[in-house]
Amino acid sequence: MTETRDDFDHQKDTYHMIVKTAQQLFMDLGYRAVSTRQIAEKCGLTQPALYHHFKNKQALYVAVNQYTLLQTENSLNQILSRTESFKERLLEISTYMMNHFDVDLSQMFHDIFHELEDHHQQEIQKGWIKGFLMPVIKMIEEGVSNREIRDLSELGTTSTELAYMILNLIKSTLEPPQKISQHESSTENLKKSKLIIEIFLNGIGNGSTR
Amino acid sequence: MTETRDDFDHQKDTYHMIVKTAQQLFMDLGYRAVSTRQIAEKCGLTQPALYHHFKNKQALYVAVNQYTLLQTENSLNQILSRTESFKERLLEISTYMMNHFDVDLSQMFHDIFHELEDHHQQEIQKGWIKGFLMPVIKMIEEGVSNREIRDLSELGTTSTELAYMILNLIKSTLEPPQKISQHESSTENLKKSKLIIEIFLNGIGNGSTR
DNA sequence: CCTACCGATCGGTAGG
DNA sequence: CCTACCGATCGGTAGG
Repeated sequence: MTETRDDFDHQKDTYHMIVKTAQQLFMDLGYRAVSTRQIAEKCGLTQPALYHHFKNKQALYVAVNQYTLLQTENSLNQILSRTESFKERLLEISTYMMNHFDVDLSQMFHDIFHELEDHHQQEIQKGWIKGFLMPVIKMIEEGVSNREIRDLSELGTTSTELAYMILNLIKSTLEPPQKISQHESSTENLKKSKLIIEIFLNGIGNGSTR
Repeated sequence: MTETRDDFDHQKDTYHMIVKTAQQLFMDLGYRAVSTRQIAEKCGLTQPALYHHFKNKQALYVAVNQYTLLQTENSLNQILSRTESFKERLLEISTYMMNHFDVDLSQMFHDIFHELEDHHQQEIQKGWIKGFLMPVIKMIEEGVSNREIRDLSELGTTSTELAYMILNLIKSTLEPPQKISQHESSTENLKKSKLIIEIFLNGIGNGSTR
């Protein structure tokens, strides 16, 4: 009976390994650029073995997304429960995002809307709103009630729209070509996060029009 | 002799048609997702005919990029010569970018760095800096000397870094899912541009820390 | 989880 | 600019 147990655990491990391997490849190179053979080889498997764990390539991509979304949701909610002020929270969220999503969150979204069937799209979009967007929206709304940030109707915007803007700024696609020292990127990310926050809170204008 | 002339013009037309068709397809779907057969069919040609005008798929992609870069550089420089204040210029650049690059500037950059050979990458990157980035950098630096925006060293940043930030914010990858009325998008873009400028100049903070 | 294999599609070439 | 065609690679299946 222990053998059945071991088999079960081993299958779970393989499943998890495939998801993590595919996550890295898909996020680096994009859905189409990654072949099922490439994923299998990195896992030490043959390509048809993948189809024992996943119905097809799309199903694997969906699993990768769900895994990523769950990871992020937990981390962001932890940050929100741990820190208090809008400024501190934004700093932690910003550095978290920069450290965990190297370059290409945008690649992920392009793939979702171009490679997946409708019902998968909607499912993932719901997960994305829950995992990424809602924590940021919540943070903004609490910032408003704390009087840390301006009244949004006065700005002519909503917490949702602002959340998208913040996520976009944090997850910049276009980066200055400086990637020389890859190891200092953690301190670089902190510095960049602080700049983003400063601009988001106070702007770059010299204040004479305000 | 008129026949030679006609042939020449016709070839030029075909070349241009291929570039414009490929531009649309590549920017919508990405480099890998677009097949040479797809491009040819939209042009009313057979696939091997493309190889009369371009050495291979990569060369066509490079031509598409050069065409796009030239278009943009001309438009941005025209805006800079026509308007005066930082605020006005930023508004016009923002709306121009939003109106001309529907969704996927980020897709383009991903493809450039993942699908092209090194020497093509460098060539396009140079063109991109010249066409997109330099106009924005110039605008920022004139904004500083006009005292319209804060001293950059006080902010701990540079005009280049700020230019990247502005372009990222304008060319947001993540958008609220609202694309219901596609025809009002022009006024929507103007509204969104104004919001971006307001936040970029004055921030969302309530000003008590300033 | 493997070997063996499939139909489809891809970028690209030959030759006219 | 066409027809005809190539080798490579893809996602996926059969059968064990």
